[in-house]
Amino acid sequence: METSLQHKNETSAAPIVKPRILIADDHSMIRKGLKLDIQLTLGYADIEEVATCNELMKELVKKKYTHLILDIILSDGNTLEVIPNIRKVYPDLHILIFSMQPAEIYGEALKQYGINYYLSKSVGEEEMIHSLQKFLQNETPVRRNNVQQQDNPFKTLAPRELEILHYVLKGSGTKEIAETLNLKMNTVSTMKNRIYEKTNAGNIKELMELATLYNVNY
Amino acid sequence: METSLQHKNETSAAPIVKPRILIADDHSMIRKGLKLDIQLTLGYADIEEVATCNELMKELVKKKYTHLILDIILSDGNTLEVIPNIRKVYPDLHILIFSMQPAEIYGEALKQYGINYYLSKSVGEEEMIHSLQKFLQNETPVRRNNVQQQDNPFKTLAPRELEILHYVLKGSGTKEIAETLNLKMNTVSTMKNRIYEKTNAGNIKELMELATLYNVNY
DNA sequence: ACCATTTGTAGAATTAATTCTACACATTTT
DNA sequence: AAAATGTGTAGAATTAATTCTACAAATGGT
Repeated sequence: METSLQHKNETSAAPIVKPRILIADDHSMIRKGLKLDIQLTLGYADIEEVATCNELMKELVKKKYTHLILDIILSDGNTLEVIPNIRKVYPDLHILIFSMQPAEIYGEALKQYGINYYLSKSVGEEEMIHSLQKFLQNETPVRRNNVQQQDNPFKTLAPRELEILHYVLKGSGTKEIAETLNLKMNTVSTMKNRIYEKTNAGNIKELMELATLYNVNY
Repeated sequence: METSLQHKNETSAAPIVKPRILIADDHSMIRKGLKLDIQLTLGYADIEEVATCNELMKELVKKKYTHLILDIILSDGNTLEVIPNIRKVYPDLHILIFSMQPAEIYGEALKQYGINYYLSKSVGEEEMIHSLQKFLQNETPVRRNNVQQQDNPFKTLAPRELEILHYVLKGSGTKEIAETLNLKMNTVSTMKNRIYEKTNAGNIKELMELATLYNVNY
């Protein structure tokens, strides 16, 4: 309940460049909420927002940002697709993934892209504020000892497989997916096969049920 | 960009009871964003929030609310399941569904529950504010000319179509269904086609959602 | 640093599924 | 009762999807 309007690196160990923050999310309410929260509660002022991957790439060249807050699925594609490009051009950008999916699913995949911050949209307000603040202060994220919970079948999926999964769960067909991602149909089929193997699902119904069960909605 | 902090039923035709608003959404950022928006931009003050169906039902008996804003899927269940109960006890409550799903899928179905307001989370900021304001001012939502067609799309399905539907919903493939029912594959395909036409579903995902919605469990 | 796996991608061959058309029979409308 | 529409079924042609194989590049293990 208590909000701290102050901040100005009082406790930060190293001097911090004033963050320039860019938010990419396809829901205006999320963008607005985040922005207000970061402004009013955390006291950072320099915040822009975009809704699509396209806008994201355009905006990134306009201004020198220090922090990105990205949802994974935007209306025109998956941010996983553009992150490698972003990384090439701006290797030092701090990136926080802010998604509906539980961190266990995408967390591992995102490490490959050098992304260490992951915040689930489902966490409560306190934790959210806390995590955002840490991110914006460039604190090293806590690595929780994830030795256990072997069971979630989706966390064994490779990045591209997760991407394909997204479209499969949306109900897209193989051809459609292939066209969207500029792949051959057999490639998509191979991916789908591996997804079914890894998740042990027998058909779309089961795959969807599993996805629901493990909260992999998108 | 321009925000109107005023309001106080200046232009409202009929005198309006001061709205007491309850928001149910499982994402704290959405709740907060909505709340701030309604407070700061629309000027309503009396707003509470809950995250689960359980909390929703508890909160409803605590205070006499006038307006509900509900997401469809919460962590502990589907608000569609509890809406009939709510309706029994509070028939006059104004309910707005605020969801990620496109209105076309759920819109018709919700009319059965006497819910006329549907706002997609994907709409832009202006439209969102506008719709929220209309909802809170109890304006009659625009009725697109629906000639009162009995809206459950599944009851227009012929017997054999329902039979096929059953297997489709189970996740069976065309070939498998054909073998089970001793039909040719093209026959099954034709049936599936007619099912999709009649239900207006675009793919299995949508078909399954619709089936869940209309309680077609077969 | 080496070897084993995993990941991302397809070609070729094959199989599954759809489309378009059609037709007899039932049901509903006028 | 005649006409229009809906239902259950396929054949032929076509398209979508899978399978099986393969291979380079990336990753992981020891």
